[in-house]
Amino acid sequence: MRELGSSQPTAVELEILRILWELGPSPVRTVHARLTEVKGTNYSTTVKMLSVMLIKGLVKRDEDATPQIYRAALTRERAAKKFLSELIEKVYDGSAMSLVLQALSSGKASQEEIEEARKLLDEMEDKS
Amino acid sequence: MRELGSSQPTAVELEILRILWELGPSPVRTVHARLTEVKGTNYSTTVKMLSVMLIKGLVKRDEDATPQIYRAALTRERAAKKFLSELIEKVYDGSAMSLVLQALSSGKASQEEIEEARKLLDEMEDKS
DNA sequence: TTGTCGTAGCGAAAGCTTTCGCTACAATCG
DNA sequence: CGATTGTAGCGAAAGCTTTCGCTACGACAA
Repeated sequence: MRELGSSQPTAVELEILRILWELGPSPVRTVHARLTEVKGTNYSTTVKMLSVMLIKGLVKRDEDATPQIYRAALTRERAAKKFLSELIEKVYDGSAMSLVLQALSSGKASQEEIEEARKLLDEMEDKS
Repeated sequence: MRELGSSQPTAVELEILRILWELGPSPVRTVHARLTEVKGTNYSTTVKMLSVMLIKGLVKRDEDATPQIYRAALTRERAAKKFLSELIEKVYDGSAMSLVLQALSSGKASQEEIEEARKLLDEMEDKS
């Protein structure tokens, strides 16, 4: 038995979650429209994926509405945090900062983002 | 046909990569010893996983040595970068900085690490 | 009412990952 | 030299994910 909420979304599941994060709670038809743009899969497939994800606890739905409305069970932020912890744990052996350094050195960032990061660093320094 | 080098490691594959990163190039027996500590799987399984990973290009091996020596095809750093790009792409919708902010706000960091990050920010600012 | 359309669900096929049993061969020991 | 031990490989089973065909049902128009 899988522990509740512990199941990592697979690739397709993640795509569906992204769609739900972007669009907000939506009926299958809408999710499918997005999904099929990229994947070209059948409507049935989308229904099935959502029902599997419902069982896994990755999405919830409003049964009363017609058509039924699905929404992500996790916010994007929570999911991101989870993935990040896992990434840090599994690949960076628990050192969050080495990931940060790598992200900073590899990515582009706007002036405002840099400022924001700097403030955060200041705050962290104050606390320690 | 899968594009060369594009296959993301699965959970078990990642565990094996971690072992190789930690121990350096190693014979199957050694990898297996570590793997079985956690997973309790058969020696054959480890051999098979490594041979699958060899085909996928996730590991390489020295055929001449007896026993054959396996090593990760990617450094931990490269793999980490790849995972990170994917995380940023798939979950943070391409905004590296929002990931950084989250990592910074959730984790602990040493004084030196904070300094290092600050320097990086300065450099980025200079370039833009 | 009856036919059509959108929605929902089930079961099974297809495909990938993970596992192991069985076989074979090389090296080492007595 | 056997006999035993360690190493490598193959094929197939087991298990999970992803896909779809077929069915059913409610809503709505003719």
